[in-house]
Amino acid sequence: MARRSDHSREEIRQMALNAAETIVVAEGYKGLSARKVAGAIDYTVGTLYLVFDNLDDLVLQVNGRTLDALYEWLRARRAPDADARASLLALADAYIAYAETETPRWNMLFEYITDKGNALPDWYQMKLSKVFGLAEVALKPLADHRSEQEIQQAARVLWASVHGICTLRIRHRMDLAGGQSTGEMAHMLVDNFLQGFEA
Amino acid sequence: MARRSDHSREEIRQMALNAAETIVVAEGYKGLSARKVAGAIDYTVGTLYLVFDNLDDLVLQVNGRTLDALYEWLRARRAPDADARASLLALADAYIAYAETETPRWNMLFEYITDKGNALPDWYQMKLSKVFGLAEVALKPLADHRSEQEIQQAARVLWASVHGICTLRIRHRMDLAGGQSTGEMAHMLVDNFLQGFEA
DNA sequence: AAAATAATTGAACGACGTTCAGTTTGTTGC
DNA sequence: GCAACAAACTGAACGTCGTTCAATTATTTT
Repeated sequence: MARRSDHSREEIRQMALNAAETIVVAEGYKGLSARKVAGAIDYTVGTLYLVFDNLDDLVLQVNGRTLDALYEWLRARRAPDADARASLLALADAYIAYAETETPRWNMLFEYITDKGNALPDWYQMKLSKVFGLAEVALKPLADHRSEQEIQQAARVLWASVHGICTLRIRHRMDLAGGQSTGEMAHMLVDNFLQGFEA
Repeated sequence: MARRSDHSREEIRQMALNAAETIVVAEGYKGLSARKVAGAIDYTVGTLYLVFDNLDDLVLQVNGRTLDALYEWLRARRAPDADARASLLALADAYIAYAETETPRWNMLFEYITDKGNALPDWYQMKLSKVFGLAEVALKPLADHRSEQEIQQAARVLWASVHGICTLRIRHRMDLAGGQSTGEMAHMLVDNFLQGFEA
């Protein structure tokens, strides 16, 4: 049954992305396959390749959605009216909570590795920047005497650091040091970093 | 030609690990396959499964070697006689240099993800602890008034943070904020954190 | 109604991880 | 020296994978 036109190209795209998300949540990154996605939306593999360049492209699109979801999750949980310290701690906690709640989706954000030297597309970088931006906004009140650039740098350093703690913990590369939870480690980081940054 | 006894089981194991490393360096994690490893050591796939449980097991063994190599790399480059700050900066720089020099091997350390909830084996955790230990030793002179546990926690937080910066940069998840290099970001982190930690 | 066009299929390709019946070799007991 | 046994090793087989593309079918256009 060719040209069913039951669904537009864009509809198929969205259906495929939904199906892919469901599969990743249920079976993890490795459980994802073109045939499974196609089957889940009642199309064949061939059709998938009309809509996506390849599986990596599909994964990248799912990741794009995940970044959007992450941004909304963080925005809903930040404490914009608190002081910088509390605000950044809220962000860190929210990030960790997202990673722990949506582990398969969050994992996929970093399991997808570009070929050596090939950067991610611009639209993807912008989504990333949007997430980083939340930390910049939170950090600003603490240091409005500093340059825009310094704040951006510090925000990214902080963000990457929280991410590092989070990723090593979730992937079992760092056992609980003295019973300290992931959140407590992140707090230790933010507290000490800010104390230095304020000085 | 069965039971060639040209090589002992352990020899085959080492040959396979060597071959796997070569393949990973040349073609990356995704380029690794059982057939390629077997071919490279002039055995067949079947033999590989006498020596390793499965490909994940082989990858884990390679990662174990990588952790050993990383430890030696860091040990050779640390500045044990410098003050804590300089010592930790040297470690951070060395870690970043390793990741940038041995990117495929280093990447594989984190691309291998255990099934949900399954921790890594004890021998692997010990190798990880050994690496973390370098940071603990470097940090100790700065805070010998603090408890052993506090130092361990702080060292791990610092390490994970440097790792986070490193991984986001190498995987293109964080563009150069205002032209700041990976090393400069790590320095910013260490400097500010230590200032807070000392206080 | 025929021709042109677009959408969709599904078989095909080579490669993958993993298994295991079968073959070959070394070792042991006579 | 020879049979019997055990260990080492093979390679074909299974099901799955990403990806391609000639063939088929449905819609539009003429």
